[in-house]
Amino acid sequence: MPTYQAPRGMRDLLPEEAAGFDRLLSVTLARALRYGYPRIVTPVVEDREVFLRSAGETSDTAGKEMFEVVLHGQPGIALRPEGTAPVARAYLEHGLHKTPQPVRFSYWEPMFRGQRPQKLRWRQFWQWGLENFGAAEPAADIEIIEFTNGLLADVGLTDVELKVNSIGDTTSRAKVKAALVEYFSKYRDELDADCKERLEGSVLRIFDCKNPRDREIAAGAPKIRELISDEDRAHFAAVTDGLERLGIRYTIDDRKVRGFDYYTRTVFEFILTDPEFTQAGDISVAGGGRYDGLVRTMGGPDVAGVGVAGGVDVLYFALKKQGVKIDESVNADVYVLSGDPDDGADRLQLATPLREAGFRVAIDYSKRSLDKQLESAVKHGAKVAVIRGTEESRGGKVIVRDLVAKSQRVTRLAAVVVEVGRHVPKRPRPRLIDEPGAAGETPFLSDPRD
RNA sequence: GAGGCGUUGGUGUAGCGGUAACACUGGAGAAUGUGGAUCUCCCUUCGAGGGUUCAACUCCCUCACGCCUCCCCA
Repeated sequence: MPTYQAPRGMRDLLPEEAAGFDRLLSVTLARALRYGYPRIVTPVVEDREVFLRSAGETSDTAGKEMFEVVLHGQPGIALRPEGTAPVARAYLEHGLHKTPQPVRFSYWEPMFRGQRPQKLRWRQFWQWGLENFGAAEPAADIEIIEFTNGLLADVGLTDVELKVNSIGDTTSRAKVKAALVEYFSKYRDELDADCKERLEGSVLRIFDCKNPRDREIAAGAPKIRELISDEDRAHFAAVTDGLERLGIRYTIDDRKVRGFDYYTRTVFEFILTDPEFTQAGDISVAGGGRYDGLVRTMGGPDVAGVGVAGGVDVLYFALKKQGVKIDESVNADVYVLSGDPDDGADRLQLATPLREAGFRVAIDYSKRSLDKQLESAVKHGAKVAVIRGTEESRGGKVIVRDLVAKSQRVTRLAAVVVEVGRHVPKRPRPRLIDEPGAAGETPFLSDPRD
């Protein structure tokens, strides 16, 4: 047993899992781009005030779980616990509120929390997210939700349901909170200690209390949607209408609130429905909402905003649980072997054109018997062995052996790429720039009628 | 952050106050010199450190890590 362990709440993504994450990353960010949400990358740490300020009244609790960093004895910065505040900070810092609105971003980053770990709750975890600044229209809310719905469907997550609610704009929320404080104050002595505290801070979150008596009390509370303004209700109606138009199934959850004060109006969550996940309360795989007051809270102008964030680890786990197949193949498809124990450089030379052609090629560096090398190639998951240094492979020839079909063929060196290509796929080869003439770059044909 | 339960080779497990067992996996070698078969052997001192004891993996303490309930959940 190694003496060193990963820090508490953190873990390694071994190659297969990392490959799975990469798949999800590609799918997510490509979709984001299709929706017009380019990726933004912000630092892994921020001034802690960025998070405390955006957190609003719940800052004491948010601060408690913050993963703070001390550099050269100086505190003041924290590993980011979420993605929205840093993106808002970047939006302001770069004056993007002065550029054409709305401004849209996507992100995919590790996040950190100083909480005690539990299953699916690590101190370092990954989140993808979308942020949209400058659009107050309900269509932006709908787009964000539709994106998420489409993404989850795209990756194959079916055991999930969408819950939406509206908690009113900044003005309405003062009334909402006042009404709720008034209601819950009547039961002050019956609420358990934890929930009593919420009376002072974020009243809305009393709806999240687990204590049975608290839930009874909460059930009798005034409905949030009856307390918000007509404008709020109209906005929410537009959102739900839009969801219906798009054929997105949802349920309205009157008690759905979010943990953060900066949310306004629309809030939503995509919740896992598999019984395994619902035992200890809802586990959401993505959630978000509107945060019209956030940018101003952070010292900027009054800019509307709406966004979503999703837990990658939760999504990955849920997909596995559901039996969704993710291509996590990391093995070399081709293995280069040799019967000549001292031809290391020749093996490399043989591998190079195959690698350039796009095959995944690994080399057996050893002097072991061909027998052992073949066995090793199979154990490494290779589908094809390219063998040199044997009787048959003299005079510029090699053997290309299909390890699955257990058949082989002696090939000229010049034809080895073609022969290997008959058995294993070439992998897409990323480039710094797309090939010219690719679809989308072809100019419109001129039309004489124009 | 609170309470609880755990931590035995790569994985999953057994075990007991006297110096560790099983399955699979893995490594080396043998023999075939184009393969996952067979044979032999190997990889563990039981999370880390300390204590009690003639003697601890087995008892106690501390720490680390994991899981559960709670808190929290951006």
